[in-house]
Amino acid sequence: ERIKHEDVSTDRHKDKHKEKDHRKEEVPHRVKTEPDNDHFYHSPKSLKRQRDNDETEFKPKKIKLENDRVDKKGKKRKQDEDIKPKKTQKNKKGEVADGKKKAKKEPEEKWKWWEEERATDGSKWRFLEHKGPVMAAPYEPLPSKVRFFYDGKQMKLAPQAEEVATFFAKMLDHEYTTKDAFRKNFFKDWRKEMTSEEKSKITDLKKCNFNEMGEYFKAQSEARKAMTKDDKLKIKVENERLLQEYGFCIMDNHKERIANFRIEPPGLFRGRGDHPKMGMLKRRIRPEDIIINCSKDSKHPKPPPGTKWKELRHDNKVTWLVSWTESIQGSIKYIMLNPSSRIKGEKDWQKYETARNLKKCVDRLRNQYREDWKSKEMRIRQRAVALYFIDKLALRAGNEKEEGESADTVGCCSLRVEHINLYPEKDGQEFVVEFDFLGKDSIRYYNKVPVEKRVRTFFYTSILNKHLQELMDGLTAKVFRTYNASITLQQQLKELTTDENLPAKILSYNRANRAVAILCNHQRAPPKTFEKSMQNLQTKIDAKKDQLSDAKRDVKSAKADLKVRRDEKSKKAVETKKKAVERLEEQLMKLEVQATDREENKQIALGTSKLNYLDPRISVAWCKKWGIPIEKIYNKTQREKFAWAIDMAEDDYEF
DNA sequence: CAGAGAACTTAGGATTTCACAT
DNA sequence: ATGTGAAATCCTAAGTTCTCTG
Repeated sequence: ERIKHEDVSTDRHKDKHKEKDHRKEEVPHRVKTEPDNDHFYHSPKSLKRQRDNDETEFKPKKIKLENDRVDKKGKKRKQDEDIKPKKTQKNKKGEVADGKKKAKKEPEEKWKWWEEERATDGSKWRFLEHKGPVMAAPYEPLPSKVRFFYDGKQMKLAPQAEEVATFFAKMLDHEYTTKDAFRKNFFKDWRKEMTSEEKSKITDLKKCNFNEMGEYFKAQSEARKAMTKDDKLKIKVENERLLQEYGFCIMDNHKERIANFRIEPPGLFRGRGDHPKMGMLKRRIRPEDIIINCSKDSKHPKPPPGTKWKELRHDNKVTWLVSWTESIQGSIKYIMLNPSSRIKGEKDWQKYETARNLKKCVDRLRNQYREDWKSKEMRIRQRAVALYFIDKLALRAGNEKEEGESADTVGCCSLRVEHINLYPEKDGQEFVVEFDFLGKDSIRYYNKVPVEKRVRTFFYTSILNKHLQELMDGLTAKVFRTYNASITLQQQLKELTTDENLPAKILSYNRANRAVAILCNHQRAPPKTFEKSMQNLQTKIDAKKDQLSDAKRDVKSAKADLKVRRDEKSKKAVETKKKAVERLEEQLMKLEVQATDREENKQIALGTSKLNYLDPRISVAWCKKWGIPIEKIYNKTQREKFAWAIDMAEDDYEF
């Protein structure tokens, strides 16, 4: 049962926890009049994040900021300039027309698209040319020495069925292949690929022996690893050639990198979590399945000889170059541009500007939803509670999903009774809500959080988003995640960064990043090698400590020497030894910081928030402020993605 | 004007590459 | 040179939001 009507959950729950007097208390019962800022956000796991920057401080600050802006106007204020009125900007530049087929060969050193006007008519591009996708390599039948057995007897499979069998064989030592659903789905789809003869013989998966196939592929991958340098180089060169040929497109006079220019190869579907479709055959995509999107006046990509595209389209209202319909869910897959591209970058920039707009009105919204808790209309109350959790806990919206089509996961608006427990009192706190559910990618969300009211209800995302849109232009549920993530990073950096050495600062940054990852529940499986790598690090640390104490002893004896001899040489020796101690101390410190960082990061994934939720300008400003090379924070790919931010943010950037 | 389908962002794990120690 | 572990990159699934259509 879904929690969409207030009564259900609470009533049951109340019985369980036999409270009586709160019972009638149907609407918000504020624990505090003031929002409890100390733990306004409530991260899953234990990390606590203080908010120094609460409302009381916030308002004056805002005013000050306003003044700052005025003062700086004219000097430099690029960074505060927002993208916003996309609609109001006019193309005054008289842009060079599109049709220029031959855009410059080289992506003329670092194009600063963020300094250009943006289209105002909803079109995504004016000119688009590309070479189409790279098709998956055709199936190569197994050498005849590799046999398949059915019910103990060798059996030669026709290529169609054989190919699908190899998909299974390649996964033999994965636990997937032991799962019922996986086997059932696989077998069903496999049989569809069989000749009628094969179909009549092969009726039981348990009687299939794929071992020789499995061994063969293992041997192959061993062989690949053992290839000579030369052969490896050849492959590398070939990949590079493919990248050069297919990995770029020309969009509006600029050569841009394509994200995924290869068609997904066929294989067995591996969903995440308990996916009802695991094991199904993801079929091979043929040119006849593929829709190409490009400019009418561009050089159109050619389908492989003897084939045709499904369709050639010229739609500049969309950003994709290639699409096809995938065979598992029937959803559409796309080939699109790299994050470093203008088209992605602009959108990303805009996302953060929307989040900054939210910052301006978040107080109002928070007050409003607190008010709405008291509404006599159930829907309003539901909406307000949903929004409260989305804001406070950075939950995802939680759209409807069709049952049985995918793993059973939920978000804020699709939570069901079984996902929460309500405690009128727990550990000395009133109104504690315990969340325990599987979210996106079947990652568990577990959190216990004291709330300001008795909670009961949830809501539909479409209605919620409609409401949000009325509150602020461009506001949707996910903007809260972006906003809370970014503002948290900014606050945490302010709070944690100390004037210490570089490694300590980096640790502070990672800790701030970690606070966000915890808020957003970005988890990872601890690396398989985690324990070992911690041990290795510890060994290094111990070794370093030994070296250090040796070095210190050396200093002592050198000093003693100096006392006796009192000559220049001894003096020098003392200095040298002291230097050595310092060096070792620094190395030791680095190692220890590294160990701390790694330990704290055991099950936390920083990448997702860094890439998708944190306004990069905050990080850039922080680097500038503390004299930290940006390379310490962003690797090459990340620097490409965030080139706009790196170029425009100054050290005083305020999210 | 709701619901379905299309478009686009976000996500963790697998695979590959790289840097460094031996 | 080679092996090893960490970092980078790839892969594509799984979300959210937007848009179109009956």
